[in-house]
Amino acid sequence: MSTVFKALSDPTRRKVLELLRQRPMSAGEIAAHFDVSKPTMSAHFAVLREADLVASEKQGKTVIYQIKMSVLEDALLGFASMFGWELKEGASPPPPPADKEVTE
Amino acid sequence: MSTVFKALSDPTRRKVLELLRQRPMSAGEIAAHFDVSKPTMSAHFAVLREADLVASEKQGKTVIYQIKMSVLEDALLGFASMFGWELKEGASPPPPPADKEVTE
DNA sequence: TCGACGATTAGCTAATCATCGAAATGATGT
DNA sequence: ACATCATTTCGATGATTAGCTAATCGTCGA
Repeated sequence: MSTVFKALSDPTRRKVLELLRQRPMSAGEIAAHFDVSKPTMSAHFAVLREADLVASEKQGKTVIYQIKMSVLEDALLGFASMFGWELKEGASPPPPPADKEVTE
Repeated sequence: MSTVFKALSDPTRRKVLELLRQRPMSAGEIAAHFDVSKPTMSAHFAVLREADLVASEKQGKTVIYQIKMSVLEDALLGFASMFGWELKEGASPPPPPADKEVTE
């Protein structure tokens, strides 16, 4: 749980997850959305992998990342339930996220 | 939002919030639940204050901390809504939390 | 005023983090 | 075999973090 929140404490990583909500993407495709070096992105991926928030699969020379929604949901739910909240499926289907800024 | 998740990424701080869910408490009363020095606890409080997750009020020589549920809720909700989730009032009223371990 | 008490600040160490450029790895195509 | 491309690993740097002890601040009661 700590590792999940730690992963979520960085705006770049939150936006990576937001991107992966649309569909699985290669490391390079994700990296193209950010203005940091590839090693830095790779490190962010490692943190997300460590938190088990993403799965990675090597396909030829690219690596495809995929979000693990259930892990994210369980962590959020596990914490929210401590405070008497439940996590409900939202009324609106997740809007196709246009390229957006992340809240600092 | 980053500051909130950062604050939540530490088990001690999560447990502090869990304690404060019962009722407002003094710094010392909270600290009594943990096996770290008071200065360390004070630093944790500072992080929680920085994230605006708690309010502090000086009463005589003690400082009373109070959780700011709405801030916690807004942060959680704000993030969850990116993934098509809503935060619902739980069916079960927050159980009087016995002294419990925090998930690492 | 003095001493005790609750809490924070100061000052330090060790560990972790985000970031980079350069180099290594691994797969593909010529 | 070789060049190329995608990604990760290595090594370094500066910033931040959690933790401690010792010192300080503010308040209360004797």
